[in-house]
Amino acid sequence: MARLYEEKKVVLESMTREALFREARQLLEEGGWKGMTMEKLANLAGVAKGTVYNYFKDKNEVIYFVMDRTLEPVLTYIRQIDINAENPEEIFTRVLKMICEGLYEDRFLIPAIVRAINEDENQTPADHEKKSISLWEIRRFMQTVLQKGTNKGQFKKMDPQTAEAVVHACIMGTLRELFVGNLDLDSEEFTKAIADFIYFGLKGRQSTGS
Amino acid sequence: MARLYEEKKVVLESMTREALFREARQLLEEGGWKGMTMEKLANLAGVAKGTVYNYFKDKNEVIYFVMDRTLEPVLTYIRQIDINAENPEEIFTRVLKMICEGLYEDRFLIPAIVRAINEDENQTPADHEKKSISLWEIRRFMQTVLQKGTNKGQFKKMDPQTAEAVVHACIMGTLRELFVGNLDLDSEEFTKAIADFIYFGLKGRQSTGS
Amino acid sequence: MARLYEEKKVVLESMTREALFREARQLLEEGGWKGMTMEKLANLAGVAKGTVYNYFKDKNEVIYFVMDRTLEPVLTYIRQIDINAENPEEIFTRVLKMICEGLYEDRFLIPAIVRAINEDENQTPADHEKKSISLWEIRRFMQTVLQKGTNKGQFKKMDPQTAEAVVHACIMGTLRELFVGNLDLDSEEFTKAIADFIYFGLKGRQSTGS
Amino acid sequence: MARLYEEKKVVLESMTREALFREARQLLEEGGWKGMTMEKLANLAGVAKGTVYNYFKDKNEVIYFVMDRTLEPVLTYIRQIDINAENPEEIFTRVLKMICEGLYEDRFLIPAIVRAINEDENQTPADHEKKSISLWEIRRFMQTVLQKGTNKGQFKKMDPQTAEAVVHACIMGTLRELFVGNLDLDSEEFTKAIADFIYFGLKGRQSTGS
DNA sequence: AATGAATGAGGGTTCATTCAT
DNA sequence: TATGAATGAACCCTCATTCAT
Repeated sequence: MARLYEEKKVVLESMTREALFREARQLLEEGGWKGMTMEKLANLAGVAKGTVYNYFKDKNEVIYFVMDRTLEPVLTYIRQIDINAENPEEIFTRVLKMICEGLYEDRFLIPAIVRAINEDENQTPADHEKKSISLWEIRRFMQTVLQKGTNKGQFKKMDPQTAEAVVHACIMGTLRELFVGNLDLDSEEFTKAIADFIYFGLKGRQSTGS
Repeated sequence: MARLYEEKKVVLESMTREALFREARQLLEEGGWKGMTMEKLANLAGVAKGTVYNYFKDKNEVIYFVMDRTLEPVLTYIRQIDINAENPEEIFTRVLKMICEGLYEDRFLIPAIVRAINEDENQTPADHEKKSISLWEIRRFMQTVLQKGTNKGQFKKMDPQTAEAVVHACIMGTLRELFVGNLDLDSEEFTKAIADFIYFGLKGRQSTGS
Repeated sequence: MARLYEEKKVVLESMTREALFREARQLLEEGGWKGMTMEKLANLAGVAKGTVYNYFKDKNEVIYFVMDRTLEPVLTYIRQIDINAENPEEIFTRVLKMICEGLYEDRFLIPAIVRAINEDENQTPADHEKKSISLWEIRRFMQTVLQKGTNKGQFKKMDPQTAEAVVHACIMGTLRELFVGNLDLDSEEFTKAIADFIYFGLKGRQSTGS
Repeated sequence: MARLYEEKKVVLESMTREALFREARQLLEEGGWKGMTMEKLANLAGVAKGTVYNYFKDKNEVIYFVMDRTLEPVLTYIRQIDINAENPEEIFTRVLKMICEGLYEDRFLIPAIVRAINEDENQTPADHEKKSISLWEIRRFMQTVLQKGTNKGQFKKMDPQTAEAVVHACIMGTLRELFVGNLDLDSEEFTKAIADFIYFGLKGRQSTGS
């Protein structure tokens, strides 16, 4: 009865949300935090300004939504990994590869998001964690993997938190270099360069391919 | 005749510029890009708002000035190095150490500056180069050193531009992790962690100390 | 047949209206005109926003409804008074007491309502009369009582309309002083102070108690 | 030298401030708090929106400024009274008359201001005191006068704070009745009605004229 | 060179009301 | 009658920049 109506409604809502996501992404890629104004977003998504606020509490929530959506595939991936059963180094390699490839696709988006998060006044990690669960779940996962790998002697002795932070810095920063045009690599080259560096640094032997 | 007047003028100007630098730095550290408004800057420096525009074309130029000033010691240092006479790896090690230690002192300033640069609409490296000469001179220097070291077989085979970008990403990103509080290292720990990672990555042997 | 349905409907409607009254009152007390938003009201009353508009033409009507409901006891009381049979002064005293005591209970509500009425664009009394019948019926009643009392020589010669207005001003204004915290009296003190003042002013002899 | 320039500047500033005051007053009279928008104010005063914010921190400050300006004559008047040398009752009578006459002129403004103050979130008297010094200085003055008069037996025994509050309520409330059109008195009638009531209430003997 | 009042585009956000279902 | 997503006008406020003096 009202069933069809309900279904339609859900579809419509989802369409609006999707449109908002799509356009927010686009605007963030193009102009970063300042480039995405709620007005532009509404216009591009074809809704009134007020409607945006029916979907997102405020501008920050838009950003966090875009980020979570973007990280979703990685999140889904790591969630199905049995961290105790598998080899930490192998997990690390696979996830790293996935992250690099995924983020490469979004290389114009990520720096904008990072910047946007920075502009948020609530600067403490705890606050971020509340708002962008995905990012922190992924990072904690990587820390755990590094920890386990270190315990098994697969990685050199290093505080896993520091290690993860440096790895994270490496990936995000290099992404940013691509973004601003200081570097020009394709997805494969990027992934390989990151892996090479992360495993062996400047001096260690070359990794044996992607 | 007007000699003394000229001298006075130079001194006064220099004092104003210095005051502006000092306060801009302070404001950037405290509140980032958004925290530094031209009004606050003028008030703290003890001049009128309009006067700031006699010293800097716009807000961006203030940022670039702060950055250049901050990087000045490193710049001075590398300028006196004879890149052809000395051992590339040794140079790299020394400069890396200096950079790490210097930036650690400014760890609250750097992210603000990076953000500020990002907000500039002219995103091409060419534009940056025009505006923040120091940063690019340093980076180009490091590239050259890496190139030379690679040629000598001191570093593994890797495109020096990519290598430098990754190294840069590593340093700046880890700095940012310190800034946002995800990481808590003192200057020495930071410098060592960076060096360890940059030279040998996650798997290579530990470096033999700071 | 449809009788039961009709009855049910009436009951349900009345329940909704009651819930809306209750929550509107609460919201007005807590946050005044601005504190009561149609959304909050709907949520608290457990209906959809649009439903509120089935019960009330607009926000103003909600306010008027709350006011009328609040004044209902006084209205009921005065309606059963035979203004021609009883002593005007005695009536006045009794009703004044009732009003003071009643309004004291609602001292956090009344200022909000007064403000709300003020914000209505239709400022003429005629309009108010249409919307809040209770208030004007009470005020007209008081005017008549004062008129009769004045005719009997119980009150000093004074235009009854003016007299009533001043009395009204006195009560409502003092209530407001309680509300904003400039004054701190309990119900009895308030009632007595008002009566004392209204009967004898600053100089006349003290009234002989509540 | 720059003297003339300075003078001109002062004049111009004062002209802008004056224009802002005039138009703010007008807008408040016409439409109350909500009727006065910063945009309308700027347009009417012939300046840019931002300029208003060079003169007033925010909308509230505009209101407080208008209020203080409006109360200035009364304030000036009471400040030159030697409260210890003169007869309290006479002082009270004179000041009351002045207040009534002054406020009568502003009868369209006062309710708007009162409302505006109410809408301010900082509801405590202490906060008001900080912001609208005039009002509270006047009210404290009246309290003191009432206190002294009561001590001398000129007024009946009553807590001076309560007494002042009731008097205040009476004046402001009756003003409001004029404002909304429930009452129609000229200045003299208003002043006399208030005095009559305040001194002798409904029952006491009539005062002997203005 | 120094001043600082004026500018005004632009931003984020709110919320009473409408209307298709 | 109930729903609640959509609306969009309105609002307050910020701040980099200009320019007459």
